[in-house]
Amino acid sequence: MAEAANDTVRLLWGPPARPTRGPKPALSLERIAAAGVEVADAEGLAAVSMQKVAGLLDFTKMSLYRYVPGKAELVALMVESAVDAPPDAPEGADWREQLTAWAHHLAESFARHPWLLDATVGARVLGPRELAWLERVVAALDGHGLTGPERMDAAVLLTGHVRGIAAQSRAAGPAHTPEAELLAALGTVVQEHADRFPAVAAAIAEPGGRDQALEFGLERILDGLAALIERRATTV
Amino acid sequence: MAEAANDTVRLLWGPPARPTRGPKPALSLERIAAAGVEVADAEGLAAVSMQKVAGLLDFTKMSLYRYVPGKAELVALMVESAVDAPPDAPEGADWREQLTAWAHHLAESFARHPWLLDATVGARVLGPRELAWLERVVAALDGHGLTGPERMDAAVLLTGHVRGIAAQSRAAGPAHTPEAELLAALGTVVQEHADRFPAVAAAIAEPGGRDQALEFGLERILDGLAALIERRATTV
DNA sequence: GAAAACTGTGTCTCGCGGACACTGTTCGTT
DNA sequence: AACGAACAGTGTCCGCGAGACACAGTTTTC
Repeated sequence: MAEAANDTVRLLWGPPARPTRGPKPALSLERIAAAGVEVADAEGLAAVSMQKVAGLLDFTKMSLYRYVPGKAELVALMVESAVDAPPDAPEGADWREQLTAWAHHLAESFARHPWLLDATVGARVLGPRELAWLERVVAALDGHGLTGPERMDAAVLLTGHVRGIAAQSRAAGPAHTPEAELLAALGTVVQEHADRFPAVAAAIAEPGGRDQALEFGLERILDGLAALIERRATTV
Repeated sequence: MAEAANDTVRLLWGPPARPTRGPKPALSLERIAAAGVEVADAEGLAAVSMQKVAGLLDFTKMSLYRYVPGKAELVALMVESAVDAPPDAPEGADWREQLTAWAHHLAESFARHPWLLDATVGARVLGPRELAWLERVVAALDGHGLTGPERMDAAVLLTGHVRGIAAQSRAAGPAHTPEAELLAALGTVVQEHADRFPAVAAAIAEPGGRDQALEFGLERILDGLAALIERRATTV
């Protein structure tokens, strides 16, 4: 498993590894990753198999193993390929504006590639792109009196929120999708058992502009961070 | 798929469905779910297969299908079986104390059954236990000037944070586990590329009591909610 | 030119989820 | 008391998945 970690690190971070003797490789990591992304975008991460990805490139399954040690590494490459480079921090923006823009951009990435939610659960090696997103958050919070671990914790907090929102809006999805069915089924269940779950039933029944969830949580988090920053500034 | 949703709802919410004619069932949903949980606790969710669960009960794989329509439903039952009932709200506790206790209890559930993280991604039907956790949050925020959707958003925010923390602490895991290897590999990578990720490198290098991440994010969220509640109280 | 190194392929194994037909058991009906 | 319907558990089968391995063809280096 330590081997697997090293393999992944080499694939994501290593040099292109050029000089070789045999026949020229007909494929490339980029093309393979792109094909995987194509499958995942169209049919979800579960539909990504070596066979399907190879088929899309008009190769056999086993030829992919000349480029990629296994499926886990393929998925890691797909993630790096699908994640956009993080937006540059606007020059004059304060930390709060930077983090707001950051969160919205990240949410857009998840919306464009919903399978990223499934592909980024659990412990894994971060690629350069993913790490760049983390870097932006930590950098935005530099110099405001937070300790290093606190800045990292804040990044985890923000990432977790965007993920949660992405999961929720994927579930809500376009109407008539299987996912929307599930959500509807849940609504029915809650209403049928309103006596056992009065608070949820009441909250659901109450009308109100939806799709504010990202903004709502983000504002709460940023308010909380602002309070901490202010406290640190005055007590130092 | 709508069928599948209904099946799951019936399994999780439906009555025990007793009166029958043929031979007595030798198994029960409870025993099956417990066996699944046992496998998942020991070897992870990926190791849960019909074969293994059935073998643990000294039955054949196919006999499980008499009780459970498919693997997805088995996992849903496992989740409901593994999730504790949410703690009762202490009588005199204000919303902030309630939510703090709630978050810690939920984090303990994730720590006890790390595979819950994998089992609760994506759209799915919530069971009674899971819904009860949601109910506690929404109920704790009742009567503080928040709209229904806002209370739901707050619940999503808190849940997302606890999930994020659980994922992180699972990755940190006990030393010498494969997961810990990955984390170590990431640290190495960051140091090697410190020029491209200076903020992260600095934040990691800086010492500081770890394992405060849950508390840190929770305090920020609750501070943010408190600010909103206060604002609502004064402007009404 | 020959050998070494490499690419892509075909074949094989194993484990998985699930369909289906079958035997055996139990209960409601007559 | 006997019969048939409804149900429980089993064995066999299929398709699909990841991956191991041996092989044939191609390119480079000596």
